[in-house]
Amino acid sequence: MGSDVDLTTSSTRDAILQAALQAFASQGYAGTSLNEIAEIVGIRRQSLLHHFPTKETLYRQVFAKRLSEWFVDMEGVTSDHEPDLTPWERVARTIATGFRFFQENPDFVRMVRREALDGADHLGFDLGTALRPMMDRSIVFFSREMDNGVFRRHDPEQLLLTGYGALLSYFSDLPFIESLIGRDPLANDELERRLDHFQTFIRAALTPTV
Amino acid sequence: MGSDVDLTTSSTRDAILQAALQAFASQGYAGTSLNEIAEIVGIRRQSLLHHFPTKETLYRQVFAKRLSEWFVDMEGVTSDHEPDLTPWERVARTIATGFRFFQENPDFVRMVRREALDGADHLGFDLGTALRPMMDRSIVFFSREMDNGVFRRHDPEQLLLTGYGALLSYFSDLPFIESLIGRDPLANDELERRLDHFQTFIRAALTPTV
DNA sequence: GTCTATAACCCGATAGAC
DNA sequence: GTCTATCGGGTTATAGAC
Repeated sequence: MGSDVDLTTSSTRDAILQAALQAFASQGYAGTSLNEIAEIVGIRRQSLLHHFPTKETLYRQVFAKRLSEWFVDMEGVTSDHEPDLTPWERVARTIATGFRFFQENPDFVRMVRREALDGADHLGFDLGTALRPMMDRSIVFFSREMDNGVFRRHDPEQLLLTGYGALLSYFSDLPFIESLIGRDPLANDELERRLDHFQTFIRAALTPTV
Repeated sequence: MGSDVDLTTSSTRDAILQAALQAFASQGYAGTSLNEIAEIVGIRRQSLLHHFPTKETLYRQVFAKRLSEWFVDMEGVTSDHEPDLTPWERVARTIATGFRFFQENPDFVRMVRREALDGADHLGFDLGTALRPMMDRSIVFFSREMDNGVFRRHDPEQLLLTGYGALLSYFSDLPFIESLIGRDPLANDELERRLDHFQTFIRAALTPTV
């Protein structure tokens, strides 16, 4: 806040970032050419390289932007600033927050999946290592509540892997799922059905037997 | 049984198929060059093109081979030739069969994931459409058992999407998961832990409340 | 069945004009 | 900030010798 922003220059930059996000998400790093991105933006490839010196630089900035947004989102709901929530409310809220972010950023989800699939080469850091603290905190949470008898006992780490896979796949495999169910997975009623099922399903597995 | 096999000629072909499987799985279609595959086999790229006229032809044959094996595996366990199994035994057996196949063919799983991610371009057919009959049969099965009160009621289609995502992700995202949990996901004890959790978890969610 | 040679194309990246 | 021109390297694919 303070100085003005040069809208002309920054809009070209943003246009590049947006076009790159879409291209990298749907075609991957190797499958995307700078020519293609430049053509979408309406400039030459050499002009694109003036804004981002290398393809890898562009890729990292595209990814880093959404990743930090996602972290902020998840930190907000994971932190303890609402101490009077029940354990299940915390889980449901975390699921919903992640779900909504994925819903609004399916291209980012596909990039995450590609990173997980490739083994993180193009990126400057290891995604798994970056997410590990979040994982560890969640394990502590589930272990405690299982000890308390609030949740049914499962292997907390495996539980998180299961949730991760089930949640991410719906958004990362959009074209596949669309042809599998014959409907648009991002339609509003379809999204509500998905979120509702997922929360109900997880809750059913976590509710202790009486 | 029957005629002999020309080991010399077929072994080169098989070596190409094997090298291609590994390369396509770990680097994707666009990220893999025929030069690279030829180098692994120990021949020139032009010699490779004598066996498979185009890159796409090679890719399709690599994929089709494992896909049909997988179909045979799943048909065997899905069909009704063991009518005295309980519904849960059928589910558990299906999960275990898919799990073991994925365990022994992680490269195929990664190719499946890439196909689901890309939207099936390089392949000659649509993967989702091909799997739909299997999906529909499973929906019928779950609907019936839920009606019978044997399983807790969930949306059968969503249930299958959840299972698909959770099961596939463990094997498709191997490098990511390895750095996330800090252990080898394909180690024997790790695999048993995963299968055991997954079956227990699904069963917990499917068991009706008393 | 494998090789050399070559065609035709696309890629990322750099240098320099305006 | 965008452009043209060019470099060096990669790709798939074809033709033909052995």
